[in-house]
Amino acid sequence: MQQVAELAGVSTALVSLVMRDAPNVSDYRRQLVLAAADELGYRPNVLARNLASRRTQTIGVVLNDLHNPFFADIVDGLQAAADANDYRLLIGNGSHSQLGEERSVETFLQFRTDGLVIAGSMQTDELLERTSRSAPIVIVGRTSSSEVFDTANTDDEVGARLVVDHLVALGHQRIAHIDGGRGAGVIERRAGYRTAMRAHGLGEHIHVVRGDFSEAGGRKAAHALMLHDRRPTAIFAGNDLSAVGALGIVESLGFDVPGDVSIVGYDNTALAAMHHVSLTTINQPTEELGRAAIDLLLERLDGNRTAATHHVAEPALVCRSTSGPPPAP
Amino acid sequence: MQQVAELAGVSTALVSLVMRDAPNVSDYRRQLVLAAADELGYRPNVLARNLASRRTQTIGVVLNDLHNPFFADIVDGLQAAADANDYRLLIGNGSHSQLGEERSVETFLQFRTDGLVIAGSMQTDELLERTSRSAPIVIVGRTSSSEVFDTANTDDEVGARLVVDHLVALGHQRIAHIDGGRGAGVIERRAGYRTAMRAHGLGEHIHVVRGDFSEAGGRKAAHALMLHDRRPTAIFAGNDLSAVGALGIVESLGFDVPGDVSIVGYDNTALAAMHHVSLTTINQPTEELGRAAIDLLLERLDGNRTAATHHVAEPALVCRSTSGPPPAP
DNA sequence: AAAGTGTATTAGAGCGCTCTAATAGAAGAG
DNA sequence: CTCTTCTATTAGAGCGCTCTAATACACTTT
Repeated sequence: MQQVAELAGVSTALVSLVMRDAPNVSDYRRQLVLAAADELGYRPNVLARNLASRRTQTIGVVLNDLHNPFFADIVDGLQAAADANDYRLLIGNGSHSQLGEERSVETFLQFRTDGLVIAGSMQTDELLERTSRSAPIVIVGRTSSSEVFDTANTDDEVGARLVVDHLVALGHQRIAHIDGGRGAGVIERRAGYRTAMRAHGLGEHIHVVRGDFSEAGGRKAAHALMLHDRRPTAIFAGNDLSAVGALGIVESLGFDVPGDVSIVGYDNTALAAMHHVSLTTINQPTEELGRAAIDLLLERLDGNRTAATHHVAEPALVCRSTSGPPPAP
Repeated sequence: MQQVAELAGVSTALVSLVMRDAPNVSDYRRQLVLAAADELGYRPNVLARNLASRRTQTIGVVLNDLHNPFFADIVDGLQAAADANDYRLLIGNGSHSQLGEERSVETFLQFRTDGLVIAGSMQTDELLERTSRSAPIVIVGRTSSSEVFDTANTDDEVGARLVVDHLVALGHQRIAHIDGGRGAGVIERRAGYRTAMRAHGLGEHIHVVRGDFSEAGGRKAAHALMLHDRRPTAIFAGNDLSAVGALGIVESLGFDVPGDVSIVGYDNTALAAMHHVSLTTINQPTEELGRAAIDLLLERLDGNRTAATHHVAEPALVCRSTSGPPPAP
């Protein structure tokens, strides 16, 4: 920076102003500085800048699982909103585990990103509240009634109810649910499933098996379900990834979908839309969620709000070809 | 840091040593410092640390397309190798575009990550060589004969040849290729396809249509191919994503796969392995590539090497159910 | 002409660490 | 008992920026 200042014949402070696009710099000097910077191949050191200004203009995004296309969709929404507000995004890999998530969060905190978006968090509210003492955070895809941090998610209970209603309307009674283990949104989806089943007088048919929001998990759970003595006529998988896993094993066991079994997913990812898969699923408005998350963060960063806000979006059923009437008895 | 030093009754330098796990610190003082740090909730500021030490212990990873599961696989390999060497990973989103990639790279350079891994780069060698003047970079999934930066990739020409050999062995002659536009590895795969076609005396049947390594691109290209007057009996898509897109449109046009048309992809992602898809494809050893990329970077960082090295892995055919003999004439 | 207003520029004190060189103290060698 | 040689600790000078306060200068306004 000093070299640039010397070459341009100005002070380092002026170079700083030019590099930051500050107002009140004469055009003449600005050109001088830019020319000098170009000649020397000078690039501002963000570390130093951030250290001095105590801001990074960067938002850290922790993704639970890079293999789940749902999170790629979320990033699209976040990226658009961040671009529009002149923030940059850095992504951390949660590695589908709590430890991986913690490590990513810690990295971002140490790098002093201005805020944090955690998509599909597996942490407890308590831990997240602790984190939010260090930097504003927004949790995406997971409900919370925390009065400390913000959230942006769809109403998963409603989403689960939509699935059950749809299957019941088709005539199903034995509807099983593969949950997402310790994943985000699991509790609400499961609760929604249970409530809806009871509301339809199907309490005795409630059947939940454990999954983990992965394809392998869905495969394993569906395998168990299909070998069960009272095999279900419909399976509601906790997300598309596990639904696809379930779909695979169910068909290779010789069953027809939806002839013998209907399968419904959740998230409406590209996976579900694939011609070969054509999965009935629940749509989450990922772009809205991404935009909401960034907005919530910016409100905090601009000091416009301190009370926790919970943005809740509406889920919607997307009917494709993996659901149909149950087989005749 | 000063507060911690005061509370522990030592100098800030000692606090620094403890926080870095430096040797030659007495156990007694170490405990004092750690206790004080804990009590004050002190967390070292990585920005300041990096500014002072001129190292970040962080590697930036730029991914061409978060929606392509191939890159999630690559990250798995990178993450494992980084963990093993006490480096952390930060991911940038290339947004499937050259501009997005450039922006991500710029962010990492400004953050002064120790090195950069660019997976699926869309830049020219010249630009990359320029980048590598600022920090060591490794390009994954794209060949280069650059004498400046390192690469880790599979031999795509061989991979493409494996595909053509396989299809020819099944009896196909009219084998078309959907390429990846400006994506990584496109040139080699296309060249491999051409060379292999000619080697089998099928030069007149060479037919390349443009894709972009996306599902939508594959769909569009395959649609054009199937409406062509001399419709191919086999399609070699540049990657799994476009193969899946091709698969979808081909079947919805009423053709049977592989009865009427065989389709082969590239990358052997989870997508291809899905029961419903069961795509014949070429495997890339992603874990090997990730590990190689990190190793190459570390050699540079440790100053053990300055000459460019190109790690080339072997591709392998994975035969599934989308390829079979051509229809009888 | 004096005072006031606004714009353009700069000096210099941090930001929170690391790292070199210096120093103190303990242990061993002669 | 002095001289080395370690090990443990510390003072203080940066790292490359930003930001506050001060200054210089050109216009207005009274």
